[in-house]
Amino acid sequence: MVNIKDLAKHLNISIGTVSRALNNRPDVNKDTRKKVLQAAADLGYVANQSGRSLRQGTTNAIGFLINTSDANEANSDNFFMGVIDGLQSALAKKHLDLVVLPCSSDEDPEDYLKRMVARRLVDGMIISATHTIDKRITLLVKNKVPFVALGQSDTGSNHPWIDLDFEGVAQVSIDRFVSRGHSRIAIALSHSDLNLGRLFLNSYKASLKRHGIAFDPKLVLKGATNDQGGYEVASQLLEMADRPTAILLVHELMAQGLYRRLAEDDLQAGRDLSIIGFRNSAQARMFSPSLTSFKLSLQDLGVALAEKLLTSMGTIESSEEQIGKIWPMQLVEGESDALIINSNR
Amino acid sequence: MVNIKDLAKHLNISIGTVSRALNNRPDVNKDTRKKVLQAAADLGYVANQSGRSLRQGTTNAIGFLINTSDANEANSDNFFMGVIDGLQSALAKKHLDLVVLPCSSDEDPEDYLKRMVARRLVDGMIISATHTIDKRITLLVKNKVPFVALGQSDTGSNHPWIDLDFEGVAQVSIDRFVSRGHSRIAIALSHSDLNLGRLFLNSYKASLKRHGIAFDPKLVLKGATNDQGGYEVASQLLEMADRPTAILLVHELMAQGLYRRLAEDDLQAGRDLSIIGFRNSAQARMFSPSLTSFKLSLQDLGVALAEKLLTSMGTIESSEEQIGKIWPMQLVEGESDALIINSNR
DNA sequence: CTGGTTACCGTAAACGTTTGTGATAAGATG
DNA sequence: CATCTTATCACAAACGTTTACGGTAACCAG
Repeated sequence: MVNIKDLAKHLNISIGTVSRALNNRPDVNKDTRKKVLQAAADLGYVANQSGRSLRQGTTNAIGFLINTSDANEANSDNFFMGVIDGLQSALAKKHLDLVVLPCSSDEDPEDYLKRMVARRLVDGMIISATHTIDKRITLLVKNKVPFVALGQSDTGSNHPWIDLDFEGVAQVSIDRFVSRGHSRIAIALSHSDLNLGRLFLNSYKASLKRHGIAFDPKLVLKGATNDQGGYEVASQLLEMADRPTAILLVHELMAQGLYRRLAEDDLQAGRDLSIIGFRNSAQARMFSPSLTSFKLSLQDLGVALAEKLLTSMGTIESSEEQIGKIWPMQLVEGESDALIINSNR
Repeated sequence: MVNIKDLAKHLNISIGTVSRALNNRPDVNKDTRKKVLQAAADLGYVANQSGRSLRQGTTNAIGFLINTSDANEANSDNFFMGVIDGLQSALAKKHLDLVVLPCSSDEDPEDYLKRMVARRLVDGMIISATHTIDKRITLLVKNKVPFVALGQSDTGSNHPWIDLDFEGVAQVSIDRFVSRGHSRIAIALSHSDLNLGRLFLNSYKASLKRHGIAFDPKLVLKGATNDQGGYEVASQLLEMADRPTAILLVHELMAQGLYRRLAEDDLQAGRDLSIIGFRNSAQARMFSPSLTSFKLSLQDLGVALAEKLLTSMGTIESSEEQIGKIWPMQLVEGESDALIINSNR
C-alpha cells in the first residue's frame, strides 16, 4: 500500500506539501496541487484512516446503533434498512461514512455501547428504539459523544431527537373512528417498554376524552408484534361481552393474524370491525380488504436524522431551532375502517 | 479521555510496561500487572483504536457489506438481521467487533467497496448477495483483503464461501412433487442476476431430467420478489393452456400474492395447486393453508460465516479442508403441497 | 537599493499505541 | 567470589497523518 511518503518521494516534494495539496489547503501552488492529485490517482493513494484519525482526533464516520433483537421483532419489515439507506446517502454528501453497530441479542446493549464509545471509531452516533428511561442516553451524554435519538425518551437530557408522530396518528385514528359513529374503540399494543407504546396510549386516552368517551382499560389489548399476537388479540376482542367495533393496531404486523381470526368467524375487516394499522409496511400493504394505515418515507427519515446529527455537531448549519422533531405520517386510506355505526341501532 | 501516558504517570512506571501488562505480554511482573489492570479499570482507560491500528496495522473489526437495496427487496424479512446477530456474537468471542457497511441504493457497490477497503477500518469482510460474476470479489482479491462470501460465484477465485443449499432445495422439492404424481411443475424466479436464481434453475432442470420429465421453458415464470410479483406470476400460471399443477417459489415473498390470486378464482393452495416455498420467513410462517417451505437458522449461518472468515485469516484453526460450504436447509412440511395427482385422470 | 509583503514550501512535532533493544538487579551456578 | 542466566523494566523508534512554524525567493513600494 502506497503512503504519503511514497507519494512525496515520487514527486520530489515534501510530505507536508502533499498533504496540503490533497486537503485543499490554501498555501500550495496550483500546478503542484494538480501534479499531486494526478500522482495520487495514478498510484492509487488513499489516506490511511488510522493515521489521520490519530492526528485529527476524528474518524469521519457516524455510527448507527441497533439491537438485532429490536430489528427482528418490534421493528420488523426492514424498517432499519430504509433508514440506513437514507442515512448513508445523506452522510456521503458530507464525506462521512455510516457504520452500523449491531448489538447482538446475547449482549447487554449498555456494555456494547460502552465498548463502541471507547473504541472511538465514530464521531457521532444515532441510537434507535429508545426506552422511556434509556441508560444509553446517559452514557452518551456523559462521554460527550454527539448523538441523535430516533425516538423520544424521558431520560432528562436535551439531546436532539426525531420521533414518529405517534400522538398524531392516534388522534387522527380516533377522530376517524368517532366520526363514523364508533364509541367502543380498542387499541392493541406490544408488551415491550419502548417509549412508543406509552405515547400511543396517552394520545389514545386524550383523544377519547376530547370526544367525551370514557376510557375503558379492558379495551387496551396487548400481544406479540407478529401474526400470532394479532390472532390472540383478535380472540380476546371477539370474546368480549360488549365487543368493540374498532381497533387501532400500534404494530400492524398483528394485522395478518387479526384478519385470520376474523375469517374463522366469517367476519371481515371494514364490514364487521374497523381497523386502522400503523405503520404501512411492505407486507401489510397488500391486505384484502386493504388496510387503512399511516406511512412515511424511511429514506427521508434517515436523511433528516443525519442532518440533525450534523447540525448538532456543527458540521452543517441550520436555521432550525428545535432540538426535537415530530415526524409526520401520512394517512393511507383503505377499506379496513369502512364500517359505519348507526347511532340509533 | 485518559490515555496510556496518564496511566503510566499515575502508576510511576513506563508506558511500555503498561502496554505489556495490558496486552498480557510475558515479561512483566505479576504484581505490577495486577496494579496496572486495577488502575486501568479505576481510571476507565481503554486503548485508543486509532493509535493501536496505526501501530499494528490491524483494526480488530470485521466488516459486513450489504446493499440496502438487496436488503429491501430480494432478501426481505430481516434475513440480514439474523445473520448479523450470529456474526456479531461469534466475533465477539474472539474480541472482534462487527461493523455493518451499508451501500446505499444511490451508490455503485464497487465504488463503495473500494472506499471501504481504502479506509482500512476492517481486517476482513463478509460480502453478501453475490452475483454470478462479481467484481467485488476481484477487487478484494486484488487488495488482499481477507473475506468470505455469502453466496457462490463464478468469478474464478478460490476464496472461502458459504451458500444455501439451493440445489438440494430444488431437488427435494421436485422429488416431492413427482412422488405425488405431478409432472407439470413450474418454477418462479426473480428478475435479478443473483447467482441464486441460476443455481435454482439448473437444479430444477436436472431434477426434472432425472425423472424423465421434459423441460418446458414456459414453466419458468419471473416476477418481482413481493406480493405483487406473486400475484402476477399466479395470473400467468392460471392463464396457461396446460396449467401446471405444482410450483416452486424461489422467493416465497411471492406466496401472499399467489394465494390472493388463487382465492379470486376460488382456488386454494394444496387443493388445486401444490406450492413449495423458499425460505421459511416470519411473515410466510402463518399462511393458511400453511406453506411447505425450507428453513434455516440465520444465527447459525452467521456464526459459520464468522468462523470461516477467521479460519482463512488464521485467527482460529480448523480441521475443515473445504474452502466452500453448502448450508443445509430443513424441510418444513405444510399443507400447501398436499395435492396428489391421479396418474390416470 | 532597501525594507516589507507575499506565495510557496520544507521541517519537525504531535496524536496514542506497540515492540525491539538494551539496561539493571537479582538469583543461580561454578 | 566471579560469571552467567533470568526476570523485569525503561527507552526510543515506528506506524501515517496533519499542521504550526520558519525559511526562501520573488515581487512590490518607497
